[in-house]
Amino acid sequence: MGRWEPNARGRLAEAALELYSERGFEQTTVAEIAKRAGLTERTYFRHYADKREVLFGGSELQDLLVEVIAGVPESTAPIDALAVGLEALAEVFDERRPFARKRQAVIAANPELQERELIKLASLSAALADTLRLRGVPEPAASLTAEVGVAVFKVGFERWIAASDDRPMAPVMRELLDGLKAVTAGGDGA
Amino acid sequence: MGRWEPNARGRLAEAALELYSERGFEQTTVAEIAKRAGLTERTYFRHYADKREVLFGGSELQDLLVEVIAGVPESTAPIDALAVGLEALAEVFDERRPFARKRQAVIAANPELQERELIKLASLSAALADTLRLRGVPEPAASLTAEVGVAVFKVGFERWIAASDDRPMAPVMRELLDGLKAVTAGGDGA
DNA sequence: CATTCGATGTCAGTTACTGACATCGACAGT
DNA sequence: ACTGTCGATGTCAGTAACTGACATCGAATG
Repeated sequence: MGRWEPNARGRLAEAALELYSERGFEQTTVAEIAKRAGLTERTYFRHYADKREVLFGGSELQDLLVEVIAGVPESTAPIDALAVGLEALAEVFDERRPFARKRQAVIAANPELQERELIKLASLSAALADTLRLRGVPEPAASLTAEVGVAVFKVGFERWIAASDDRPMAPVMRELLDGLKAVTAGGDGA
Repeated sequence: MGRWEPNARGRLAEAALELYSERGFEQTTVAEIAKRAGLTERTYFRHYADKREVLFGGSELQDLLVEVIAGVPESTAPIDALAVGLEALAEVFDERRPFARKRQAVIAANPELQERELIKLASLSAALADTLRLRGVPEPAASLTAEVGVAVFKVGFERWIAASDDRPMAPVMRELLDGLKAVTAGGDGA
């Protein structure tokens, strides 16, 4: 144990989400976040590279997706491996729906935060493509599957968050994958 | 005519691309860009909202894509309308390949610029989805087609820029669309 | 008990970005 | 020609994100 309260990083993340929710991202200063977490501004920047990163700290989703897809038999078609991966993500999100809603409301209200979210998704796509290539999927199928997977995730996540009922994420993703197959087959996606 | 040199906005864009290329984005200050354009920092911020936006000023691509897709007969399947749109974009890019390479080199070297590029592509996707919906394409097909279209464009653009030969963009896009169809049909995308 | 070490604090500095106000020259109306 | 309006620019002061250099503290270690 150190001489300080433990989990400074987590305290900063919690303080930031609260303040961003209460006043909005722009109306919050890093100094205020740090103060609420019992720290100084300088210490904030030792834990997070910038004012936005505090909402995007973990890499658990990317790790999970990569792990699950890497575990699927190589004989599985890329699109089916993707489906399994999305299924696994869906479970995790279902467990944290209120948190996801709160966080997404903050992000939706600010373009700078949306930019950061998009680059995180791009990084997810790159990791996914790497994993697929390691499984023997050739280019450009690996990149295409990865990009399309993230595209489906984006649309599905939006719908899952916006749903007034609390429908779980997995069936949403499954339906979208079916819709995608219909669209690329030249149908109207109905 | 005003009392100043014309096209201040264009001069700023040109000066910025030069400086970002020579020294890198971070090592360039807005004051330097303004000075090279014969203006002041304050005036820079009247033309561009921030230091990054100067590389992303136009909306010509989005306008072109929307216009072309809006002009395709409604009986055309969404995926085919998309193909026509990508074809039109390809022509424009082929005409500006050296500029596109220079600009993309700058963007590739800096994550902040990549973030901005990604949100511009997201805006493109949203506009595309709107256009498809206006043409009677239902949800979620409209959103999926739009997201997938941008995904294909991203992969294709990368390959087009990176190609050592100067292969035009249109066939690259066509091959990727075929690869996508194969992947979503459950194949290995070969 | 002295030393090392990691996490934090303090402080000064740069730069992106903004608001308020001044200036200049073109143009329109008289 | 006179004058007032207007749009683009300049000037200046201020805030806040972010960084580098250095100090401090207490815990673990030998």
